[in-house]
Amino acid sequence: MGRAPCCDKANVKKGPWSPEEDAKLKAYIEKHGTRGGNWIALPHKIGLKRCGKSCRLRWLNYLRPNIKHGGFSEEEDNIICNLYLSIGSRWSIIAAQLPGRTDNDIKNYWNTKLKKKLLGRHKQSDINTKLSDHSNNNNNQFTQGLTNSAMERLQLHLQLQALQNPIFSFYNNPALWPNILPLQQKVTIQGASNGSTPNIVMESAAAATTPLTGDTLVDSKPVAMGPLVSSFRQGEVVDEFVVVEDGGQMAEVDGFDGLKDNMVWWSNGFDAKVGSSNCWGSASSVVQFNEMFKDYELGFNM
DNA sequence: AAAGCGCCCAACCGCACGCCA
DNA sequence: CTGGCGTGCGGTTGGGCGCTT
Repeated sequence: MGRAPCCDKANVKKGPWSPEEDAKLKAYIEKHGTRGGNWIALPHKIGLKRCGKSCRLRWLNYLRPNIKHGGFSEEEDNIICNLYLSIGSRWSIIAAQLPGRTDNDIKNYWNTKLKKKLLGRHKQSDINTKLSDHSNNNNNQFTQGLTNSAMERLQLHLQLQALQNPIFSFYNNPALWPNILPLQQKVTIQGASNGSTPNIVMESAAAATTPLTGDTLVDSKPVAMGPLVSSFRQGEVVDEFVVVEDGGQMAEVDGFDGLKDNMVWWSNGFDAKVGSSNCWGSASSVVQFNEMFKDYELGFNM
């Protein structure tokens, strides 16, 4: 026996919203607000033949103030790409870092444009072939058992790396492929347990050795790192991520400004400084690959 | 001109989670 | 503790539109 439907599907209107419906919904919410309300009951109150969930979606994605549509900037592209590679398709969290953007908008933008923009630079089949060949030739099972999502993100990492350093890239140099690091940034999630917007902090990896999953704070600096997490809860060390308490301070990196500062490697061409700070092929990163890929797989298969 | 095709994006669907009685 | 309910989220769908043939 399934769950009861949220509304009487036979008596609700579907499809595009009319201006009249928008006006009714907007007027009601502007007068009464959304806090403490009941989305399920709302359409009945204002005489709309719509599902409560549909009303909520319409408000959040189109009617609420300060919504931006289209025209994503280069900087927004960078943020979306980095966060997607770091935390995956957690669109609501990504949207929280982009004022005026909705998760739906970002999701659509990613699926229709941004992903193609990246993967389009090399033929996807070509990358698949190389990954597959490499895996077979080296008796290395790191690509086996990866989910499609994991493969996609792995491909995107290769793309990013190839863009950064086309000559020495892993993509162009299969001999280096076992040394792939999924992401050379630390990602910390702050806040959110009190209902506030979570604050994502990313730092370029600078540790001399690769921290291990589950490492904890040392001298108030988070050292755990890694791109993959299936879920996180405020106040926990989750997978490779450190999640600090509300009000926790990140040394010299605080919120969006820190995030932006560490985006340069994505948009700029390769140079020695960026190359080393992100260490796709640096000596310090060429350690513990097996562990990294175990984590990589684990994160996706959970 | 029109049929076919692919892309885009608004909206829907179903599941998971949290709250509360 | 448990079950019902509302909410939030991510994946998917399908209609509209523009481009190509």
